[in-house]
Amino acid sequence: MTTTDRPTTAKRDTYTPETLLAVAVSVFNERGYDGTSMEHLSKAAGISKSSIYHHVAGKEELLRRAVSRALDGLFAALEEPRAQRGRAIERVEYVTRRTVEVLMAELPYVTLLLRVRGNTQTERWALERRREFDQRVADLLKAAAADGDLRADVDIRLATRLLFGMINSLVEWYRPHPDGGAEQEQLVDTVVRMAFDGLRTG
Amino acid sequence: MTTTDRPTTAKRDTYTPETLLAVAVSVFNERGYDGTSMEHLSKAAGISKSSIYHHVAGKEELLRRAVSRALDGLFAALEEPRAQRGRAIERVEYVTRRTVEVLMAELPYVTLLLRVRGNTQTERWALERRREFDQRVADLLKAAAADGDLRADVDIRLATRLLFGMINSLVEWYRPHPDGGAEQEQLVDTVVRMAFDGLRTG
DNA sequence: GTCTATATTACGATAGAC
DNA sequence: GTCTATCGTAATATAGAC
Repeated sequence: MTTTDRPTTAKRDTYTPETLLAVAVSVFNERGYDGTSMEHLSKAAGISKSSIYHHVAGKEELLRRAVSRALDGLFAALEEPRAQRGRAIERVEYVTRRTVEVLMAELPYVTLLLRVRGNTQTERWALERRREFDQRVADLLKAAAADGDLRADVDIRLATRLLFGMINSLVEWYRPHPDGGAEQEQLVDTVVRMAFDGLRTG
Repeated sequence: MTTTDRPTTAKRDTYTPETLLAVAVSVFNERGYDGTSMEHLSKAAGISKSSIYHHVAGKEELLRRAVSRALDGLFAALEEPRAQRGRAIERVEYVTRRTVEVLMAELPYVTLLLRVRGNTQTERWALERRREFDQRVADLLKAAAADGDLRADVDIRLATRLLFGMINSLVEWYRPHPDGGAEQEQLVDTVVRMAFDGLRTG
């Protein structure tokens, strides 16, 4: 069950870039990326600073891995079949739902992504990809508006921003419960309902 | 018109804690508080690092002054007469409107407040006062729900969080235009409408 | 009020032993 | 893979001249 009883290579109970990442992201989210030193990470991981450099090239690589994971999840939602065909309003609603689900499933990684400021190259790259994602959703909303399925008195760009503002704010307080699957789905329902009962025609 | 032609004390065109604060907050918001060094502030203000220490005790005092200003504005909204009397749903709507207006009027200060993490004493104090404000609004929503003016299928605590999530997300993209008063009011209208058309009964 | 110079500490990252 | 020791840099803050 653990990593110790593997078939061929008797893997030891040590850090991999993956497991170290989980620790690092947790600290990044608590203290902020810039507010986290390698010393902080070292303490949290229970190994020395220099040992961290054995697994990853440095602090920025940890950030890159984390935001990549978040972005991969979000873009995957856009690529799903149900986000590709059907009426635009239904595609928007589906992408909204899946975005919230990805946010919940990859909470620490998405949290970090949403707090990136742009001081390093990695952060600027992350911001660019985020804008790309937002634009794709904005295009979907635009199509739904063209179909007459969105109320006409709200600017599409503004509606997109408020929609994302509401969704993204979940990272500020949502904490997953063990075996809280039903609870999670109910939360997703509420978010989608709150968003679209204020957006949809009729 | 400028500070040079004052009646008694011929004030020189130099920094005060107030004017220096505006510069500092701007940099804090661009780079993040932890990502901003006194050197950054020095360059942005056009004076040396040590000159900054002549005006303020240090970096943290600038943060304290900034978040205080934001919090003062927000709490003032709760103290206004229209937030004190009348039907709860109307008080909620008024406070929502005023909160958005304060956010716009004090944008850089509120932005900084909303990004505080809790690494220093000042930050923890700010987080505590923010929670206090959120609680006051949540109480208003609770009263409105007791009056039957909010839809019953949404948890009050969740609704409060989503409402603030939407409002607070404005700091991520809203930028005031000179003489854009009408535009601002239209934005406030949209935010309030989007929030309550998804919340209000009927 | 502003400056240069500097004290002191913290940071990211590396060297090299085990 | 992990450690201790350390390098070079950048950080906050102070001293003291003008």
